[in-house]
Formats: sequence, C-alpha cells, structure tokens
Amino acid sequence: MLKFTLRQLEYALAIAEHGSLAKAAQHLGIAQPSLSASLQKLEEQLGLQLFIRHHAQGVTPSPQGLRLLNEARNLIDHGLDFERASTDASDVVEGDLTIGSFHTIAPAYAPKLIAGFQRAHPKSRLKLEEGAQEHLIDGLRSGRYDQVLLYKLDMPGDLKITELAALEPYVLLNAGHALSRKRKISLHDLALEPFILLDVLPSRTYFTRLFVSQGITPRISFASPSLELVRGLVGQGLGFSLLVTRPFGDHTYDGEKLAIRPISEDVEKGVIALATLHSLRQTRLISTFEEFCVSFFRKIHSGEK
Amino acid sequence: MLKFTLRQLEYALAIAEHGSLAKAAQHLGIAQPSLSASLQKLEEQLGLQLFIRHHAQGVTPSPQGLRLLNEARNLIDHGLDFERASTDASDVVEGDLTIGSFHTIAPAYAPKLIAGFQRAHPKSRLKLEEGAQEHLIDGLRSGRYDQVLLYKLDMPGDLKITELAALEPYVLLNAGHALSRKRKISLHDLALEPFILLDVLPSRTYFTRLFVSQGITPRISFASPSLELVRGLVGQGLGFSLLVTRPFGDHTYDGEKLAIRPISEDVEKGVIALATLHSLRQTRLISTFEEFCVSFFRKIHSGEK
DNA sequence: AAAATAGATAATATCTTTCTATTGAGTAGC
DNA sequence: GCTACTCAATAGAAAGATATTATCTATTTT
Repeated sequence: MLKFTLRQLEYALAIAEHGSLAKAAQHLGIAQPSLSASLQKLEEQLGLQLFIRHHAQGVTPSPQGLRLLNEARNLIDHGLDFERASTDASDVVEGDLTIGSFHTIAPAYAPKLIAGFQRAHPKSRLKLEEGAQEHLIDGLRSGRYDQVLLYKLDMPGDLKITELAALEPYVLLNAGHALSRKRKISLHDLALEPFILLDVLPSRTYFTRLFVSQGITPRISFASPSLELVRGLVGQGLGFSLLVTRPFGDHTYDGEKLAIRPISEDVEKGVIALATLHSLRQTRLISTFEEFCVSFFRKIHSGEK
Repeated sequence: MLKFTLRQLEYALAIAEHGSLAKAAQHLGIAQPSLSASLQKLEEQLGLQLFIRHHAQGVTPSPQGLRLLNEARNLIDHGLDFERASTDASDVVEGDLTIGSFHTIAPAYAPKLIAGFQRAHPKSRLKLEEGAQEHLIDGLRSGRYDQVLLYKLDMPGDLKITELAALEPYVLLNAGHALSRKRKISLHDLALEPFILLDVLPSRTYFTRLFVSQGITPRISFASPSLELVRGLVGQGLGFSLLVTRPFGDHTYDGEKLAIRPISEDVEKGVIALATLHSLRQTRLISTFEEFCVSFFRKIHSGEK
C-alpha cells in the first residue's frame, strides 16, 4: 500500500508553484487549513519536510523537497497520461478493438468491413479472429472479444444482439446438375438428393431445421466444417448443399463451376448479427463499430431480398 | 484533479491478479464488499468497464480493462519508485558527525545550529571543534572533520563548497569615536586611523584586501587572533577594526560600548560556507547536515542584504 | 435438488477530508 | 518601538469516503 495519495502530490505541487499555502488553496478552490493539513500529513507520511515555512512570507521547498517535487511532477504527469488513456478508451474513437467472426462470415465481409472502418477511424486498430459460434460466445464472456459477428441462431440471453442482415439461404449445385436448370428449387426436390452439409454450429442445426420445417429428412452424404470443402464436393457432383453466405464467384478452388439457386419455399432466413455482452458497458469505440456495421450491411444488401 | 486514486488502481490490480474479488479482498486484508465498491467506483470514474463478472466464478479483465490494467501497473510501479526515493531521502539520520568551525563563526552560529540539528535528528551526535582556516582544511583532508564551517576565501580546489550566507563587513568603533556619528563610514576616512586587525587567516588577508581594493594602505596598530581581544582594544579607544561576524550585543567583555557602522563603499562580502572534500562520498548524515545548514542560514539571514 | 461459490446490495461504523473561526509568529510601516 | 498586516497552524464541527457485517441473488457443482 502506497504511503501517499495522488491528491496530496497535486496539492504539494500547487504549493510549490504558488510559493504559498494561501494562494495555492485559492487556486485549488479549497480552504487554506485543508492544504495545511494535507501537506503536514504528506510530510509525515513521507517522513521528510518538503517545504520550509517562512513566517508571513509563504513557503519555499526544502532541498530534499525540491528533489521530491520533481519526482512528484513526473508521477502526476504519468497519472494524467493514464487518465487520458482511459478516457480515450471510452470516449474517443481510437484504440484496439478485437472482433470475433464466424468462420463463414469472415472471408465474405470482414475485409471490406475492416478496411472501411479503418479508413473512417484511422486511430483505431481492429483485430479479427475467426471461430465457431461456441468459441465466439465464450470469447465474449471471457473478455477475449469486444464484439462478435455471427449468425443469430440459438442466442443465449446474456448477449446483446444487433441484427445486420437477413440472408436468404440458397441451394448450391454442380453446374451440370439436372436441377440447375430450374430458376428456383424446392426443398422437396432435394429430399432424396445427397446433401453435403456444412457441419458447424449453428449452421448445421439451421440447415437441418430448414428441411424439418418442410417435414423432410435430408439424406446427408457428407458433412464437413469447411465451406470450401463443401463447395469442392458439390463441384465434384457428389451432391448439393445449402448455404447462406455467398463467396464471390461461382467456381470452386479446383475450378469446377457451381450453380446457385434460390429456394422456392419461404424459409427462415440466416440473420447475421453483431453480439456483445449485455453486462459489458459500451465504449465509444464499440458502439461506433456497431453503427458502422449496421450501415455497412444496409448498403451491401440494400438491393437483395 | 485526477479522476482516480492510487488505492483504486492497487485494488484493481489485485483483482486482476487473483481473478476474483473475494480472493483479492482476502489478500488485501479488507472485506469483499469494500473491493466491490471500490471497483465499481473506479469503473464509473474512468467511464469504462474493467472486468467482466462471471457469476460464481470470479472476474476476468475486459479487453479495454486489460489495456488499462497494464498502464495501471506502470503507474503503480512509478509510485513505488517515488516512495523509494522519498524514504531514501528521509533514511534515518543517525551516527556521529564532526564539524569544524572557524573561530569567529562558531560562537555566533554553532550553538543554535547544533541544537536545532540535534532536535531534528535526535539519533545523530554532533561534535564541534574550532580552528583556523588552515587547521580546518587540514582536518578535512585528514579525516578529522566531516564538514567545516568557514569563510569562503582562498578555497583550495579539492573542497566542495556550499555557500550559506554573504555578510557585509562592518566598521567597529568605540562608541565615543568621532566617526561613530556617521551613519556609514568610508574606508578612506579610516586610512589614517589606527587599525586593530583580527589576525587570523583568512580574515587578515580579507580585511587588508578591502583596503587595497580602495588603494589604501591601512595603519595597523595592533594585530590579534582573538576576536574578543580586538573588540576590547577597540572598546578602549585604541583604534577601529573591520569585522564580519556579529556577536550579539554591542559591549565588550569589559563593558565598553561599541559602535557598529556599515562601510559606505561597495566591498567584497564575507561568505560563510560549508565545505567538504570533493573526494569524500556524501553520507546521508552529511548531506542532511548540509541541507540543514542551508535552510538554517536562509532563515536567519533572509532579511539581510 | 441441495450445497457451495462469488459478486452485489443494504445498513452502519469509522476514518479522512474539508470547512469556518481563531490563534500565533514574524514582517513592515509609521 | 508600537501597530497593522500577512500567512501558516490549530481547534472543533460537518461532510465525504471507506470500511465492516449481514444478507441476497445468480450460477456452478455434486
């Protein structure tokens, strides 16, 4: 436990500056005896005399006092720096922000999002980590992430959700697939087709729920947590898939052509959302990022239904 | 005025360290609710949330909290440095100190100086010896004296000098002397008067130099190394003297009244100084005594020119 | 479902800080 | 050499900050 308080040092510095308790007290907006008491206590606690009292003509620092007051000035400046750092963290849009993003969302949106935000707020530094839903939510709770970008599916109650976009799920087919000739594809048409499932939570439950909502039990032929693997398998003609996020282009990594078709039924959409902890107080940076995301997604998906 | 206290930061750091208010409180030796209150107040004052609360399993720093706690650590360390500096400065002053003092300085200042220092530092023991300049300097060099109090005149280079006071030399006359009716006395008026010289080094050279600087060769009638003898001779009307140190009162030992008059010319002052050897490492006790002398003389001679 | 853990809240006590009013020591002016 | 002034120190009361104990609530563990 430190022997002195920052306030005592501030007072001592003011006394040194004005050369008089009375003047310093006036400046500080406190009564002279308060200063007198504060100084005496500080001197007692530090075990040395900081000022020499000159009757009827103020005080001057003692030789040791002079040395200590110098140090005190440094310490107070350090304190001011600290305070600045803390208010910056809450008021000004600058500082570090760590965002978690769901695997499949990250590559599609994060680059533009990050670049755009960085441009708008050059003093901020965004860090992005990808992860599965569980990982993201744990990360929020443990303080690893300030905010996470995920699909609004099975959201625990302690998260504060901001919806960013509602995306239509779509059917992904090999370009040569018979069904690809249709403009829209019914889930019922897919019931007997081999389903290549993107096997990550919450996508897995979401896609199976789509079928279940239509009373269908899909024939899952493959399940993979990798979006590109799923696309590749579809490209190889091993089945169809259902997806929400749309990577740019309709070719797989190995060059196969894919077909993207809307679902003809009216199904639950995939809602991309930004989540924080309810229990975490919003800083300026956090709410700014949130607002930025909202307008970013509004811009991007204004044309889509 | 800073928004936070060092104590709050210390508490916050302890919380971070233990990952739990309860454990931290135990460690700090305070009750858990006190910590809870302190943390809440700090968070409110800084305007941001430092920790995320996990029900039934402690707390973890938020991303911003982590950043701030780092800064806080630095600040507290700085505070500890400051405290160390201050306790070093006040380190118990104890031990023996032997001071040498020039003959004429000793009786005028030493008693109060010694008494005051003894009072301020009861664990120290001061010893005082009087002597002529040569004797004092030899004593310093030979380790007989830690410090000596003397007139700064013809100082060898191996001494570290701290000036304590600059005193005006004055003319000492028998109270009935014709010149004593003047407010100020010119050295030229004294040229033909019998000069009773205080004959110790460096006083002797100093006083003759005063005349020489005015192009005068004084008529030395008597020369004595004893201050009181000089005063007595002046009191007997055998001539005038020049002196620097002012014994209290204006009577001689044998009851004659003396007159003290300033010199009208602007002459070299007699500078009282404290000297140590450059080569001698300053102990705590020595520098404390030095600081004490500085402030002592500042107090005493603050009004004099 | 019950016990245990950990933070928040409430009510109260204690310690600090601040205030006003006064005293005291020392300087400066007549 | 007296008187008025300046400034710090002290005393006592009020306000504010920190502490304490006891209790409560939410959540995890058994």
